[in-house]
Amino acid sequence: MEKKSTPPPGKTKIINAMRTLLEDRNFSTITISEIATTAGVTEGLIYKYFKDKRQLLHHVLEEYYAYFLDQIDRDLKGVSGALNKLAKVIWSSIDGYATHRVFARIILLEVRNSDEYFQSDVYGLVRQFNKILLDIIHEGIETGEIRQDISTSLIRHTIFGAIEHACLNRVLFNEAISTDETAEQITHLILNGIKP
Amino acid sequence: MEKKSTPPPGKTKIINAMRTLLEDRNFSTITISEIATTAGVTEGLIYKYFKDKRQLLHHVLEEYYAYFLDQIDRDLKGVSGALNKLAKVIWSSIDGYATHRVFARIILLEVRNSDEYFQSDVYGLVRQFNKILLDIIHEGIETGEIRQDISTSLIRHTIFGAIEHACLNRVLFNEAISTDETAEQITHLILNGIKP
DNA sequence: ACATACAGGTAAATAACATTTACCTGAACA
DNA sequence: TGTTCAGGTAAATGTTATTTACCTGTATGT
Repeated sequence: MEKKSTPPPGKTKIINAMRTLLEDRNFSTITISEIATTAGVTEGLIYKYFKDKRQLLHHVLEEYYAYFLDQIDRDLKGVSGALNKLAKVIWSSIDGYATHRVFARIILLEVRNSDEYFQSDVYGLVRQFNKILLDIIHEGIETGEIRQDISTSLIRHTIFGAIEHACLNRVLFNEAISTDETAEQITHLILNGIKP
Repeated sequence: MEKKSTPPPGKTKIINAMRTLLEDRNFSTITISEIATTAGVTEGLIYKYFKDKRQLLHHVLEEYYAYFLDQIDRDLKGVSGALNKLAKVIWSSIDGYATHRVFARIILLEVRNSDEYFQSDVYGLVRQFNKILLDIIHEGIETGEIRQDISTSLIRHTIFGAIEHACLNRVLFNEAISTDETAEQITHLILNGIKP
């Protein structure tokens, strides 16, 4: 109950400003002064709530990611069988990126090039998601739904890689992609390979 | 013959300094002053040869990428059959990233978050590589080696995504990459899928 | 032989930021 | 009723990137 007492309006405005600016600009070109102006607060206030510009970015990502994880949990409810779960996770991920372009931008392009990210709270959430996928793969191997001769981490890399690369182009070049179709094709490729 | 006349020593030193610094630091934390000191030149000279810090980064990447493309061309010589070529491209890419960690760092983490990159000369080289892969996929579909019901660009995304994601973790966490094993498993997964 | 252009380079000034500091205000509360 | 403290401001200070003005040797055309 203690943590939930609504955050001060200034803080909320700052977070929203950052999100807005990230809609069409990349992190490194956004200045503190712009954030302050957009939020309608002074520059100093930003440093009341965030250690620096990067930590603000991480916070914005954290809000997205918490929501994303909730959706994943929800989407997996009632789904049984490792392959079915895999298909669902693929769909949910693509849907998450497709629905929230700023979220996709941040995680695919803006955070991984700094060391602080890997120490941050939000990276803890990312690890949670990794674990979800890894657990599904292990389950699949145990039930015999997934072959044993490919390393589990490589399977994970391939799944994430496919999803991220497909969504990346969409983020970069503003291409529209159909979540359903993309998810279906990636799932199909991962499950069956490209041989006829 | 005009372009090849050895570049001025200062320029070379600057490029090498940037490369050296990127070995264990990320782009945004490297300062112009550090680059100058490491290179043993003054800060001003950097701006004689490069428009700004980012363009220097792009230039470093360009040198790596030109070499990388040469290797790919060489590696593909004498290989026939779309699937064999695909396997070779996968192996060569992983080898390229594994052998040149700085190259991997730059292309996977440091350039894609800026608009200038996509206008740069080096991005032209990246497109060339994309085309090589796409051509192989098309060839495979024509010869019947590759199924037709998955979009070619999605196949490309999955291949690149798998390679990049697998190498990324190794770049980030300094893990050693077994090129042969990683390449073999990715190839296997892409060709046959994960079903037993 | 001589001005001169110019590549290669330096040093110091300036501009563009991020970050810190000192302070103000009103409401809760002991 | 005086005090504390969250929420906020305005201006100073650091840090870096970038620009500017200049220096020096050497090749080059006349």
